[in-house]
Amino acid sequence: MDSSQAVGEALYSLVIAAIRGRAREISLTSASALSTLSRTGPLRLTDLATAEGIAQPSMTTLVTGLERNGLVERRQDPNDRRVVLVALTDVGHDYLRRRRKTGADRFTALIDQLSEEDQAALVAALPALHHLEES
Amino acid sequence: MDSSQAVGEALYSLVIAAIRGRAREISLTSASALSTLSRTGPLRLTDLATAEGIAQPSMTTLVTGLERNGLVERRQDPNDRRVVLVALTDVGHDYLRRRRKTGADRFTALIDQLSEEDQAALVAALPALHHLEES
DNA sequence: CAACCTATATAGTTTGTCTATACTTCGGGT
DNA sequence: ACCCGAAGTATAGACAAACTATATAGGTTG
Repeated sequence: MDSSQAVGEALYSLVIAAIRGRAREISLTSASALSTLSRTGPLRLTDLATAEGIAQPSMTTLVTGLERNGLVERRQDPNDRRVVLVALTDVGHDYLRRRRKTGADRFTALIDQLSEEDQAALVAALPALHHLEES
Repeated sequence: MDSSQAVGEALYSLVIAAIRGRAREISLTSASALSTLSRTGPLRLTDLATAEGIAQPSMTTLVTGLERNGLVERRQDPNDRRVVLVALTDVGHDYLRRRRKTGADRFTALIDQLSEEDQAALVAALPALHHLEES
């Protein structure tokens, strides 16, 4: 059917619009890397680069920056001394939490201005949104 | 109520997830600028910069690049010779159409895999999503 | 154990953004 | 009619974040 196409376009447009107004405190990739580390726990530098879709040397630079800001730390892998494990620090966890809340709040504020009907429809679609995110 | 908070978080997470897998053929700002021009028609360079949230000199550079790729063209304003009007070319229109379709298709493919129930909920939330995007 | 493979780091380049400033053109006040 | 400040765009130079190519350190295997 064609309605999934319509929803796809609507979500894509929403994403583009949301990105346009984004805060540039740290790069999108940095934020996404922190988020990935939060989900998965410590990762090898190369694996993190792959997960974020950037080249390994780029991730080296990025991690160095995050490390300088105290958001992540480099650890050694006891089994393989070539490896650098990148791990969130407590500061990194806090930062991520705050940033996530700020991002969500922008949407929440917009949602609060919608009609009752629109709000109800979004709430009803919550399970679907969660399923989308997981796939 | 708290459900708008939940929806805000869900949408934010979805946006972050969507960005992670984004294509980098042209910059997000370039894509967004093309999209804006498509919605509004030709714009002054400064107005386009404001719409995209970047500084005017940045937009000058960006437009020069898009012009070199044949996606936009600079026109003169007959009423004010200081002004540069930036307009989509036919090639730009085509490019935008393809790009939009690719982006939306990623969502569409995911949506097609959801349950009937989830799909119906998303379709029901379509007006709400459109309203969100406009605000 | 020598050769090759893997994981990370470094060097140099490109792109997209910024601020500061220059150059044209417009419009208003004298 | 003219000048002067304002408005619109372009240029210059700096910085950040990405890339490719390559170097270095450590592991693996025939």
